[in-house]
Amino acid sequence: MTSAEILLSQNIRPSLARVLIYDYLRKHRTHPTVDEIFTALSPRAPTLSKTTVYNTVKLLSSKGVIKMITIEDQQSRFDACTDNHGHFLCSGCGKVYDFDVEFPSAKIPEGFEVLTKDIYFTGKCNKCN
Amino acid sequence: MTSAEILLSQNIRPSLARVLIYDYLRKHRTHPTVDEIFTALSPRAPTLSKTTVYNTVKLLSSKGVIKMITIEDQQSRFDACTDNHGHFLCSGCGKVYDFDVEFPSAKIPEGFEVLTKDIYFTGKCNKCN
DNA sequence: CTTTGTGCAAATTCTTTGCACCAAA
DNA sequence: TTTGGTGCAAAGAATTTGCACAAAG
Repeated sequence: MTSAEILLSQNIRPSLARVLIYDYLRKHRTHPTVDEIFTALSPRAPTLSKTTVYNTVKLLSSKGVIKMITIEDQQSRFDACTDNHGHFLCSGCGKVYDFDVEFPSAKIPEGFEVLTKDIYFTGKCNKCN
Repeated sequence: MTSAEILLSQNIRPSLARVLIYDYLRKHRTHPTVDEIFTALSPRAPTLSKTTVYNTVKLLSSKGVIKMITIEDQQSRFDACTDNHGHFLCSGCGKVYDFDVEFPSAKIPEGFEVLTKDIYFTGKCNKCN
């Protein structure tokens, strides 16, 4: 499926900027920040603004098309892969790695509704260790 | 154990401000933000500054005495309980609840060293549902 | 005395908002 | 021709930094 088709299927109008940003996230599984997305796409799309990147990632994550990663305190990262998997932040190089993990079924109190689940590990990656 | 004793055992000098802040976190398991800690303690400690709260939570979490919670994108929260447990953020009222959960053992690649683990759920609590 | 902690104000960084213009249905 | 998208500049909020003073060993 193309990025435009996926957006359409979620009732998101596939504007040029949205497809560009979503496409970038699908092809670059580096969990980029808004700034990294903006910097990467700027050369190809000189009129793109950081506001549009903010607008777009906010829209896409509210629709569940992408996932916001808050593993760091300073800035948010984004991931086009919404399947359940863990995120590992290396405190040495700052890279965020994916890892496979079985999401535990916790005994949440009666009346609570769980909508999102995240598993975050931090430590040192093989290059920084 | 008193808060001062715990701080001392981790080679942290138990200054008045540090004990006050750590004590507050131990007694209030509400996962407060820096601002909430500062506002709560200000009446009792009129000379306390927000900078000192920032300095202290940074120091204590770097030493592993408290845990930083980055479940929200806007601001960090802090928890004096460092035992493994999950955090649930209600998108309705903004409250962060603790819950029991067995932390899964993920197959992290060779050479990776895991130092911290966090499990974050979001959704609606029983009052907001 | 010498190191460490505190606190004010300013600076920095990330994110949001207001508003005008542009593009698409 | 009306709604929705984009982008600039300004505002806002959380956090950090520089520096001077205070306190503790």
